[in-house]
Amino acid sequence: MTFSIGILSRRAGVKVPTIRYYEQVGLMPSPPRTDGQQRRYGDAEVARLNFIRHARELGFEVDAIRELLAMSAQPEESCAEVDRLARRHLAEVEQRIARLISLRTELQRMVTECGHGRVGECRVIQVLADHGECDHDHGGARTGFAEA
Amino acid sequence: MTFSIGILSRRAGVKVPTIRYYEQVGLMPSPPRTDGQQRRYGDAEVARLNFIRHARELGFEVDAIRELLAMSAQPEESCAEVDRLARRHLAEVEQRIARLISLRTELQRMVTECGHGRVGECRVIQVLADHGECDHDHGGARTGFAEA
DNA sequence: CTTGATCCTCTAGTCGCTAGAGCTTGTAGA
DNA sequence: TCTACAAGCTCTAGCGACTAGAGGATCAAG
Repeated sequence: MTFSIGILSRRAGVKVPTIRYYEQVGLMPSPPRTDGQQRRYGDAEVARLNFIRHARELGFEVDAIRELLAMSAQPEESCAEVDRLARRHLAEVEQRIARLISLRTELQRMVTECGHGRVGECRVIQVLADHGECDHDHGGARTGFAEA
Repeated sequence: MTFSIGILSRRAGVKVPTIRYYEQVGLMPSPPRTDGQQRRYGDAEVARLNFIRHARELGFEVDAIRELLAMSAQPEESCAEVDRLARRHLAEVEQRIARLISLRTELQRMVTECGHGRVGECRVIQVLADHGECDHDHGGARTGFAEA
């Protein structure tokens, strides 16, 4: 009926310390404890954790997931807010893609122009040292690098 | 002939605290100081900082930039290493692009399928709650989110 | 000589975890 | 029932690349 954090971890595919972290930041509830202070979970928590994992895999931030969870608990409400959140995230993803594609173009140019000689004549080094040659925008904004 | 960190900041387009951070992590040298402990720089530092900024804008990590700087100080060496670094970085960028494009596809599907009704029938929430419907890989690896 | 912009160091915060120390608890087998 | 020991617990610190702020010193112009 109830199970430990390790079992929950296996059922939802989320590491144990991550679950405790989610509890700390308010994504997961503080579950009941045994007399020895060990956490005990039920099936509802498996579902909730799966939801969180899916959202993280899609790149939603923790703050957004908190909102999504709150909204999904109100099934009678309009889903306009949910939609807005998802669209905003989609727009961010698209921006990152655009940024990365422009980086890729530049990197490709650099490596194809490299004559494989000495560092002194290396195109890669030259471009980095004297970026005036290609001063289109990509200066200052987000690069699109990251993680998860 | 020599100038302050603020001037260097403006000439290279890098914020003052960031320059101090670069010094701390060994990308920039510890420059000579005035009697009052203020840093004094010359033109060589402007060039070096520009190199660093360009490399960061292209998404190179600080460790990679350290190597690139060391190599660019050896103009007689072969640029094979430089080339290798740039190609590796390009490959990473391409991986991130691929990952983000698959996320985009999924997000697009979610938002276009949303009927704009109640949360209870919202496609976005359904997909997050029951990811079994689309269980192709994107589970566990890097998401491609980031920064800079 | 005064003003105030700029400089200094140091600490802590960002995000989403992850790693480790050092200790306690639960459970399965003998 | 006892004993291992896997798994749990809390707490702190670290990742990367900065950014923000406190609290005070210094420099250059007028």
